Amino acid sequence: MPADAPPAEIETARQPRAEARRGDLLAAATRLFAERGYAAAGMDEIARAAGTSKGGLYFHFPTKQALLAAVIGRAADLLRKRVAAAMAAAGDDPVARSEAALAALFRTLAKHRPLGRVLAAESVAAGPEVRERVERIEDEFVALIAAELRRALDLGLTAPLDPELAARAWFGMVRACISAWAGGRIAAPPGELEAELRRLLIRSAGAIPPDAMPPERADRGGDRCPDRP
Amino acid sequence: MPADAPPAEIETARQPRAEARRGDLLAAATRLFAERGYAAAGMDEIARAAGTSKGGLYFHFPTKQALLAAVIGRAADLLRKRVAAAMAAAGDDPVARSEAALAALFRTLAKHRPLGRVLAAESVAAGPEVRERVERIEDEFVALIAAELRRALDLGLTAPLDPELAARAWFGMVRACISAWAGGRIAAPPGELEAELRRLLIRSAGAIPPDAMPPERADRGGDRCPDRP
DNA sequence: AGCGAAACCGACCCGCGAGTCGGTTTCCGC
DNA sequence: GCGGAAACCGACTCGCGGGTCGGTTTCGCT
Repeated sequence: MPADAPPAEIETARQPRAEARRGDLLAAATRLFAERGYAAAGMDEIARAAGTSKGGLYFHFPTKQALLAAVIGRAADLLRKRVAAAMAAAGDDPVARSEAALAALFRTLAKHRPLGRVLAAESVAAGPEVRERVERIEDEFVALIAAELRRALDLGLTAPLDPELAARAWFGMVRACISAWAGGRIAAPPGELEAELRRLLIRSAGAIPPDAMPPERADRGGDRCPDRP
Repeated sequence: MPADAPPAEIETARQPRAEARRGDLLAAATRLFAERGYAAAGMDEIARAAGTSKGGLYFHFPTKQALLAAVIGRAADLLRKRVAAAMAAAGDDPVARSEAALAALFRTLAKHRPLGRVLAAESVAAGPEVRERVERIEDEFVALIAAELRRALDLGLTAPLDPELAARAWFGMVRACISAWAGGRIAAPPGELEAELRRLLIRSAGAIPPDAMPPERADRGGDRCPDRP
C-alpha cells in the first residue's frame, strides 16, 4: 500500500522479452517523435519501427500520451544519472561541479540527438500536462546548478550574480548550441564546441576556474585576456 | 512587375476590412497555437476566436500550414524591424550594437509572449518545411549578432572567442530566460531580468561595455550591485 | 440604383489515425 | 504436456478536424 511518489517508475514484474520490447518501443518512439513530431508520428508507424504491432504497443502503453510521458521520463532518468555521476566525480569545488554538470548534460544530449529534440520541442504538442512535466524536469536541473552557483557565489568565486537566472541562462546556452549542432548548422566537432562553450560559461559567471590556479597564483578574476593593447 | 524577392509579403490590393480580419486571424492563431499547440488548435476554433467563420478563415489562408507560416513570417518581420531599429540607434560600437540587438529581441519577445512560444516550439509539429523556415530565421539573427561580435573581436574589445558560437549561445540564453519568465517560473520583473542578463552576456564575451568607462575610471567591470553585506 | 467582385458564411465531406477487441502464440509453473 | 496467464497480433470502429463548396452579404465603382 505504499503508494509511490511520482519520481520512481512502477516496476511490475515483467517477463524479460516484454522488457526488451518495451525498450525497443521507447527507442523507436523517441526517434520518430523527434523526426516527425509528436502529432505526425503514428502509433502504427512506431509499432512497426519497433518490430511489433499496434496491439503489442498498446499492451505496453495505454495511450499515446503515456508513451510520450514514458519517453520523457526515461530521458530524464538518463540525464539525472549522468549528471549526478559527473558532479560526484568533480569533487567539492562548486565551479567545477557546475562545469561538470553542464558538460554531462552536453555530452548526453550530443550522444542521443533525438532525445534533445523531444525534450525541447514536443512538450507543447502533447497537451499541458506533458508540457508541465518537461518544465519540471528543466527546473530540476536548473535548480541543481543554481545551488552550486550559490555556493560559489558565497565563497567569492564568482562575480555578483543571480544564481537562478544564471543557471537558467547556462541551460539555454547549452540547449541552443546542442540543437544547432544536432541540426548540422554548426560545423565544429563536439569536443571543440564543448570547450568553447565552457569558456563562455565560466566567463559569464566571472568565475575562477579551479584548474586555472593550481599552485599559488590566486589573484582575483584577472580573466586572462592576453590580447588588447 | 518587379517580382519581389521572398522576404517581403505579397501585398495584393485588399479592402481595408479584409486587412483587419487578416490581422485578427493572425492574432488569434498566434495565441491559440501558443496555448494549445499547433496540432491541438482547430481551424474552426481559431476562426471563432477571431470573430469569424471557417469559410472566412480559408478565404485568407489556403491551408493550416500557410496560416502558421504567416504567423511566423509576421513575427519575424516584427523582430527584424525592432532589432534593426535598436542597432541603428546604438551607434557604431559593436558591443553596444550587440547588446542593443539582444535587448530588442528580449523586449519584443517579452511584450508578445505567445510569439516566442510559437517560434520556439511549434516548428517541429508542422512539418519539416516550417521547421526549416524557423531555423533560417534564428540563423539570421545569430548571423547578425555574430557579425558584430566578429568586429568587436577584431577591435580587441572581447576575449578570444568563436563569434558564431557565442552569438548562438547568447540567443539561447535570451530565449531560455524569456520562456521561463513567460511561464511564470521566474519572479523577477523584466527590467531586472534584462539587466542581469545583459551583465551575463557581456561578461561571457569578456567584453568592455562601452558605457562602463566614459571618463577615466576604466578599471575592470565593477558592476554596481548595491545589495549584499 | 445596380452590377460585379471581394469577403464571408456554415453545413457537409472524407481521410486519417488513436484506440478496441476477439483471437492466437509464447512462455512459466507444476 | 498441460493449463493458464502474459504477450502479442491486426482487422475494425469511430470521432475529430482539415478542407470544400454553393450560397449570401458587403462593398467599390460608375
